[in-house]
Amino acid sequence: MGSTKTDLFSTEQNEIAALLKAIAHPARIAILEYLVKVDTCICGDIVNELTLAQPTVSQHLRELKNAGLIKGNVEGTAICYCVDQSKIARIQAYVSDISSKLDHKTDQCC
Amino acid sequence: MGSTKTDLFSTEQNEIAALLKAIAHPARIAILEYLVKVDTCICGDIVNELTLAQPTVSQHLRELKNAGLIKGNVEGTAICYCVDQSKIARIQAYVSDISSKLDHKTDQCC
DNA sequence: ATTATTTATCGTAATATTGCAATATAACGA
DNA sequence: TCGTTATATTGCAATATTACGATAAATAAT
Repeated sequence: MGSTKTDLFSTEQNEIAALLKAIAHPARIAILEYLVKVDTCICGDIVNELTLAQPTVSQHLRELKNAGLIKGNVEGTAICYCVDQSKIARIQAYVSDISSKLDHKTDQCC
Repeated sequence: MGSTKTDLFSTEQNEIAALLKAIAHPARIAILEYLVKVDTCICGDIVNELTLAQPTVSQHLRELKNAGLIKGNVEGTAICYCVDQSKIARIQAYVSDISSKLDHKTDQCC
């Protein structure tokens, strides 16, 4: 037990769950927001932005990278991270789809 | 250790992270999709839809409920669950905001 | 009242996540 | 080459999540 039974669900359900799970942590939310804010890819100061220890930040960055949400380019001694727009768009499309289907719902018992 | 350091982040960051975390599991994705699909609130057959054991489904429902994503009404011996549209809208607004900010990004090094 | 049905809770085992100190790696400049 | 800087990896402790059997609680029907 303990581990998620991914074989019981569709590929799409597992993919969306994995993407959402990668964002579903305040530190990773903060990282994404910072990457969006700076509007440039020269970003070696994410560690300074967060109050977490450097290995912890590095670990969160790796999770975002594994999920495909960010990409990283080695840029001399620093590393340039940026958000992968297509993955964000994928999440947006999914959530918008759910939301619009709820708009058309007729029954409202709750 | 082991627990998330929520005090290092803003209320909004923690709230969004909690909402996303509640959805970020294939079983809970499947539950939400089913609730959206049936377009009615008389839904006591979620357990039959998923292949998971009844206590497991009940636990996932409780997590969705705790996050405020679904509401439940006692309906005789069954319970009528439905999605809370406002919470989905909140997530949609957040993701759309990130997405649109990325659209306006000028620098594209990665 | 008794029984069947439906959902919730408890307890527990297996696994995953979070965070960090210590250490490693990699690239640059003197 | 050596030191400096930036990031990654390892190892580990604390905590959280996932899943389910057993059981409880609540209501409906007989």
